[in-house]
Amino acid sequence: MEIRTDVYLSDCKEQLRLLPDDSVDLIVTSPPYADQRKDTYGGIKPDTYVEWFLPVSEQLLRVLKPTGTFVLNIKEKVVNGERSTYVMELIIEMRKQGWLWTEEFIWHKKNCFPGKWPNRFRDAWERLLQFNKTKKFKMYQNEVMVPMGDWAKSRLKSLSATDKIRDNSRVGSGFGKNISNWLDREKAFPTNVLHLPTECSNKNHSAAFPEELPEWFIKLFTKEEDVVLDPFMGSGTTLNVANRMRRNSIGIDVVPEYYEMVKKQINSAELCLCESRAEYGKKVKSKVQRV
Amino acid sequence: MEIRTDVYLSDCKEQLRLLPDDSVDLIVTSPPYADQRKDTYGGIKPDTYVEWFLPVSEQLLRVLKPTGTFVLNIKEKVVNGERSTYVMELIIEMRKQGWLWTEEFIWHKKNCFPGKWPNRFRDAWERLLQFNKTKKFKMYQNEVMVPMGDWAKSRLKSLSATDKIRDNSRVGSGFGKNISNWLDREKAFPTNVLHLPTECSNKNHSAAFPEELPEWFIKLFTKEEDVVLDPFMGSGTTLNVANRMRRNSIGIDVVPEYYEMVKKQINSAELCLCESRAEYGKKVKSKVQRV
DNA sequence: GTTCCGCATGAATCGATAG
DNA sequence: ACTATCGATTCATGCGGAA
Repeated sequence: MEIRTDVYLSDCKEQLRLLPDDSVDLIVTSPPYADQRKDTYGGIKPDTYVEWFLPVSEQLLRVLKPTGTFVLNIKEKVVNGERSTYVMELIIEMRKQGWLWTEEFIWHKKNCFPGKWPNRFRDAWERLLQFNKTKKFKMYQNEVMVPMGDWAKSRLKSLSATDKIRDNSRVGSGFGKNISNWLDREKAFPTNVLHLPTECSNKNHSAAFPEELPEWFIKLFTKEEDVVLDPFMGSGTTLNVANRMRRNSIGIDVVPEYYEMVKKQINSAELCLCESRAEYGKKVKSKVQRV
Repeated sequence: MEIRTDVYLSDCKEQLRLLPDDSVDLIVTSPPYADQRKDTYGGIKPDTYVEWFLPVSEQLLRVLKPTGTFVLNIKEKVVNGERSTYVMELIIEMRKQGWLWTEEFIWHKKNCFPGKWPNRFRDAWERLLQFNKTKKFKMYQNEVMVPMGDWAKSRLKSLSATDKIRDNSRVGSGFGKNISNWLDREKAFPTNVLHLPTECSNKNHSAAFPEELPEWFIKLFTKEEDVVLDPFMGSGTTLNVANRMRRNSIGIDVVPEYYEMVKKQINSAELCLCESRAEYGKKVKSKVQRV
């Protein structure tokens, strides 16, 4: 079956209205952060950020399949020496819209921006908020397993009986029971902390996230021929990865330069469609690191 | 000057009223999480957590010095497949009380316990919310510097031309400024992500945090003979560390067993007061790791 | 072909200065 | 007084050229 990549030059709030209900398996996006990227997106003020975003999330809720997932990459900026609360407010308001706030992943940025200030350290992390429409969303956990480091093996082997009992009681029912199962495993499930460097090289986009980020979530929440949507596609990282991984994708951006750039990439990618399906795995090698 | 450690068996909401205004330099605490540890604290329900905590934070705001800092270790639990929003709501309500939400540190729990659920991965991080009373709080950044990454070795052999240019770009100020800043530097400032293992030693407290956690914040926000407060002291980790680091400390807990345990530890520590001040550094060695 | 090494740059933030 | 602009600060990464 052929894999489609649809790209639109439009305000996503409007363009999304044209998509049918319950038609998208995964939304991965990184909207412009408040007051950032003024030159391209006009810079949304922190105090109007929530009202700016809610009409978009309302449409996203409509187009997402009941089994689908929405991953929102965002981080609040510092205003007047304080972290802004618009992300907190956004989570609360999106729940009122009907979203379920399932989880918050952490993107630990090892090579965060340098700088020194008297009252704070460098900001080395961003939020990856997972929202769902229902509790019965699809999750393919086996697709993102990571090699178990030696430290983990040794730690697990050295667990004492009392360790097991205490940790079991700490967390509740049936948590410590499965420990012995883990001792033989070569691979482990990851945690909700992702270690990835930011993309520094020139993508003609100041805020492109590393390919490993959408890749990880695409593996985790979709299978081949599913539909991936990025309503703020920017330089098109999400779409490119989705395309390589044989997922259909839809991208929207209001900036003509990004639209043209992504168009060009997609066209050249389609010329290479002779590549066998099995090949993509070699190119999309995971760099998510275990620490 | 003698270092004091005051321990109270009491509900902290009441006991805090007896402390004078503007008398504490640092508050580090990990309150009972919502609906967990029912046996010991009676289990606060997630939907009443905010109203339960606000009277406490109101008193904390009163007793904290204007230059002081409040570090709150907290993580929302999963209720009905969703992350609860009480931490979000708490941040918003505490700001209404007059707190400044300065920063959110991430405690990345390196060796978090294995486990498997169908719809989520292991939770490997917790929030460390930094609140302040004013923007002019004290922060001793040099106390928590970490070794630089390996890249520095090669980089510092020869400074690049652009580095010199960028350093010299300031108009009219001293020629060459501080190239030596780089040459002498073996340490870098940390970020707002802390990599610490979870506590494994046998504390009789169900949610003891590792000593490195309060230690890091005590180094960062206080100096010797300052006052550290933990209104939910539990097994007394914060107090023990403060004591060793020659900070005065105040601990409160409503559970008699914890009170007795901490009392005993403090007494035996005081018997060792003959130890020279210079010695404590050897015992309180940092384990905060660089990744 | 590897490995090594130099180099630009990035969703930043603060404080001072200017309008 | 309140907002807008600007300079200074700083570290890990990936790329490309060189050995």
